[in-house]
Amino acid sequence: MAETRWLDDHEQHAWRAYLRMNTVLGAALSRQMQTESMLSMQDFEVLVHLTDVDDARLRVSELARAMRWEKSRLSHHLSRMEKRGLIGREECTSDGRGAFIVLTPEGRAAIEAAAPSHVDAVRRHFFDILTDDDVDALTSIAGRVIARVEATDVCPSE
Amino acid sequence: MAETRWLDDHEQHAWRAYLRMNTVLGAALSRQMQTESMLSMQDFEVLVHLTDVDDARLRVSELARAMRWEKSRLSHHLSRMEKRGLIGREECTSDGRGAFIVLTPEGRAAIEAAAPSHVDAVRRHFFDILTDDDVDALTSIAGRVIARVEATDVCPSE
DNA sequence: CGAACTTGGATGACGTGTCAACTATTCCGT
DNA sequence: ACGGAATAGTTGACACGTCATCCAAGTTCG
Repeated sequence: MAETRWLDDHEQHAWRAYLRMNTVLGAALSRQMQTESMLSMQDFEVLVHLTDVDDARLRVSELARAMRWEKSRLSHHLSRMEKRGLIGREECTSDGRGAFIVLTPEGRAAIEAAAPSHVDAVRRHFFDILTDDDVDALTSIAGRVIARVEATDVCPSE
Repeated sequence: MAETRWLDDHEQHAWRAYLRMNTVLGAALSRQMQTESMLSMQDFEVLVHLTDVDDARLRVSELARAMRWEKSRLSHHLSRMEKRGLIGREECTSDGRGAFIVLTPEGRAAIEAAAPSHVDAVRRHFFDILTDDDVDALTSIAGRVIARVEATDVCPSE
């Protein structure tokens, strides 16, 4: 193994800026959603994926695949959301092992209340200060990074 | 409050790509550090900040400010790191409330072992596939986002 | 058919993050 | 000097993630 090639000042600065953007933007959006809508970003994600399908009803495994979450993570999170009445579980008649996750009226009300102010926050903190070129550049960068990471790390099927 | 202006397809795609880059890149780097060096990214961050100062010794509050971590988060994390022998705590003679955090030999060994492969991973997954223009664009974007978020959210002093 | 294997999903243990509360000092104004 | 405010740091409760494990229901194949 050759000598390590450390990051130069320029790279160091870029890398720290990127990391910091992630943390502050993520924190701002989480805080906003939590204080204004009493939902975590994870709750929101689950609800988004449920409302995305016609009958607001999905098998746990399909939800996990769509969200790219580990099944165990999803199972834990669904338990917490069920306890709060945001989603419900129903048996699957065709496969005795399976379970359906259904969006409850409370869950639907929660996401409908949360979505507008979330989008506003994303605009305020992100799109409002980016030019079209910025957006394109970022999309391109992200696409390449994602492809690279997924080519390197073993990623189950998809 | 006016009608919500939702994200159009272009924005939607950009936003999802950005989010996904964060998750996959973060996951890849964490996994790499955990499996190759038995450190979490947070452990690494703490160790980096400790080795950054001359005597590898900092007051908890200074460490918290430098890392921009909540004091409670830092306190919890330091307890776990102390249990593993990566850092130690020492009393502060000049201020009876205070505590110094010191880097142990084990801690130093851990970060020296972890740093090279971490930098390699950052290059492989990030800088190797970015042009100079990409890096500049990203740095610029991140700088603006950070400034905007910090201008909006109340941010303690600094 | 029945044993081995796979799959869907839940669970427990533990590391991590946040918030609120708490303790023990130190500081500061009168 | 003394009483209230600020500061340093810890703790506990709870939400969240990951890993390993487990169980029960399906699948495969002799």
